[in-house]
Amino acid sequence: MSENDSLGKNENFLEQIIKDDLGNSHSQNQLRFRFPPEPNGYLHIGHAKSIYINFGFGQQFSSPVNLRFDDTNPEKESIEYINSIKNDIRWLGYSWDKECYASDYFDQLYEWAEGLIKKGKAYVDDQNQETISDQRGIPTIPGKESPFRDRDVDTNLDLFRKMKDNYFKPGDCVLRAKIDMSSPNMHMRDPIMYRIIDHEHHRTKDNWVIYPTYDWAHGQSDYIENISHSFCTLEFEVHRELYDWFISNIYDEKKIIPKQREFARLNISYTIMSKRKLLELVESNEVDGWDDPRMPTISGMRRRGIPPAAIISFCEKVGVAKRENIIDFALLDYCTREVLNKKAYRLMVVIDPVELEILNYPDEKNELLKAENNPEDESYGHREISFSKNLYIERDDFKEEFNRKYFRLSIGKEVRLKNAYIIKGERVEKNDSGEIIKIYCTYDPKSKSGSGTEESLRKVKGTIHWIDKNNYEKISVNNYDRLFKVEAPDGNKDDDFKTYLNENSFVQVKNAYAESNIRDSKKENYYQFQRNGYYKLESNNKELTFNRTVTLRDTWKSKS
RNA sequence: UGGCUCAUGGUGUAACUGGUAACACGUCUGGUUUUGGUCCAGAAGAGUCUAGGUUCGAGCCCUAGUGAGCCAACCA
Repeated sequence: MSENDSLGKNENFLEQIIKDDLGNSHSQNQLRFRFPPEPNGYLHIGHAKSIYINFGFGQQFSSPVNLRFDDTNPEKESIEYINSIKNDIRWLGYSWDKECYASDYFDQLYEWAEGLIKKGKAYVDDQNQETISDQRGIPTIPGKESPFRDRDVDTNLDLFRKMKDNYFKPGDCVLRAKIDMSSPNMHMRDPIMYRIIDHEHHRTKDNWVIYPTYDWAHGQSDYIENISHSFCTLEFEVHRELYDWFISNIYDEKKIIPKQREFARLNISYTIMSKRKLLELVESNEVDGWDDPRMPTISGMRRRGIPPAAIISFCEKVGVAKRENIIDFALLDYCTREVLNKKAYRLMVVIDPVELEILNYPDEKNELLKAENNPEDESYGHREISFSKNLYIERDDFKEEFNRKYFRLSIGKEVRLKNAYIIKGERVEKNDSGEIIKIYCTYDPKSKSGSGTEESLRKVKGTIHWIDKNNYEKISVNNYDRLFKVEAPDGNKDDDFKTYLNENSFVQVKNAYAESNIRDSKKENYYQFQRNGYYKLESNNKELTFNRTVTLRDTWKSKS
C-alpha cells in the first residue's frame, strides 16, 4: 500500500538496501522489521520518524514489524513508559506484529554469554569502573589490557555464575567481551556485556541482579526475532562492528543475520529532541508534563491538536538520509494545516472582544443566520448563528487610521460580517484613557449573506467574524507558541538549553467569546476558529478550554 | 598520532548502472474567494565545499585537502 510506489516517488537509501537484498540474499517472507524503544521516557516526533520508517516498510513490503522494548536498564525504565509508548504508536495508526521485550531473552543471553566464556571470548573483570575507563585509553591512543583478561575459562565461569547468583555487589565486577584493546574503535576495546544492578526490574522483578548492556542485548534480540533489517540512528554507526562481532559469535544455525543500518535522526528548529532534556523540563516543571502541548512528544502534539495524519505526512516529507539536518518548524505547521483545513469544523470565536452596535438594526430583533461548518466539505453541513443589534468583534479588526492595504473596519469603511450583513463604521466611543470601548455602525438590510439580492452580492474588501452579545459562550483559550527562542537550543554545549526557553510560549486567554454552538464541541473533533487558527478541545468541565494547535497562515504583512 | 560518517538553492530531500540539477517547505507576483485561510497561475533563488585527475562528457568515479557530526557510561 505504499503511496510512494504509486507516485513513483524517489526511494531513500534504506529502501534501496532492502530492495537490493530482496534481489540477492533475502526472500520476501524473510523481511521483518522492528521498532525498539527503551521505556525510559515518552515518544517524541523523532521517534515518529523511526516508527514511520520501520512500520512504513512493514506496510510497503507486507512484512511484520515487532515492537520491542529495550528494557535492559531497570533503573531508568517503568511500566508507565511502556504503556504510553504503546498508546502513541497505536494513535499514529500502526499495529505491531509481536510485542517483545529484551528482558524476555535474559535466559538465552545468559546462556550465550557462558558460551562466549567457554570459547575464551569473554571474561570477568574485577576492576572498578574508573580503572576500566582509564585503561580503555582515548580514541587516538590504544588501551591497556586488564590484569584479569587472561583468567582461565573455569574461573571465569565460576565468577560469572556467582555474579548471577548475587555473590557480589554492584561495581565489584563485570563481564567483558575479549576483543581488542588497541582497536581504533573504542567499542571494540573489551566492551562490557553484563553489569550488576541492584534494582527491581519492571518485568523480571528480582530474578536477576546482572543485566546485559545495550550492545550485548540489541543485536541478539534482533537475531532471536529474525529481524532482517535493524534500522537505527547515526550515533550507533560505530556500534555496528561490535553488533556484527557479537552475532558472528553466537550464530550457529541457518537463521537470518540481521543487518544494522543507520540514518540521520530528526531535528526540528526551535525545539529539542533529547529524551534526557525533555525529562529535565518535566521534572523541573518548566512544562505541564510529558504531554504539555508545547512538547515535541507524540502525546504533547496529540494534546495540542496535531492529527496523526499530519505527523505521518511530515515524516514522509522530511525524507531519510545520513546527513545531519534541522527541519524548519514551518514544514510541520504546513502539514498540520494541510490536514486540518479539510477536517476542522469552523466556528466563530472573538478572542479579544470590543463591542459593536448596529444603529439602524431593530432593537428587539433576533435572527438565526446560516453558516457552513466546513467550506472544504459539503457533508459537514450547516449551523445557525444568533444575530442581533449588539455584537462583539475582534479589537484588532477595527482601526481609526489605516493605509490602503487595510481591509478591515474603520469609520466610513465597509466590511462584511461573516455570514451576515455588510456594515459601515460610523463612530467610536472611548473611555478616559482613550481606549475604544464601543464601535457604532450601520448596516445594509438588503445585503444579507446568501439572500441572493444585488446588495448581498456586492464585493467588499474585508470580512470579519463576530459574536452576538445576547447569545454567546465564554470560553478559555490556550495559545501556544514555540518552546524555545532560538533555532538550535541545544546547539551550544556551553549553555544550559533551558536559558533559551521562550517565556511567552504559553498565553492563556480567559474570556474569549464564542458562538453558542461551541457547546456541542467534542474532544475527538478538530476546530478552526475562523480567521484565528486551529483549536482542539482541552477540557469541557465547567468551562470550555481550547488549545491552539497552530494559527492560520498569515500572508498579510502587517508591517509598521 | 586514531577510526567511522557526511558535504546539492534559505530548509529538507532527489537526480536509474556518468549525458550540463528536480520536488516539497519557505520567499515573492498575480488571480479567485463572504476566513488577508483554502485553491489556481507564475517568479526569484544552487551550477552541486575546494583543488587536481579519469572521460567525448562528472553532482555522481579516483586522489588530496577543507568543513561538520559521531566514538573514550557498568545509558540506550
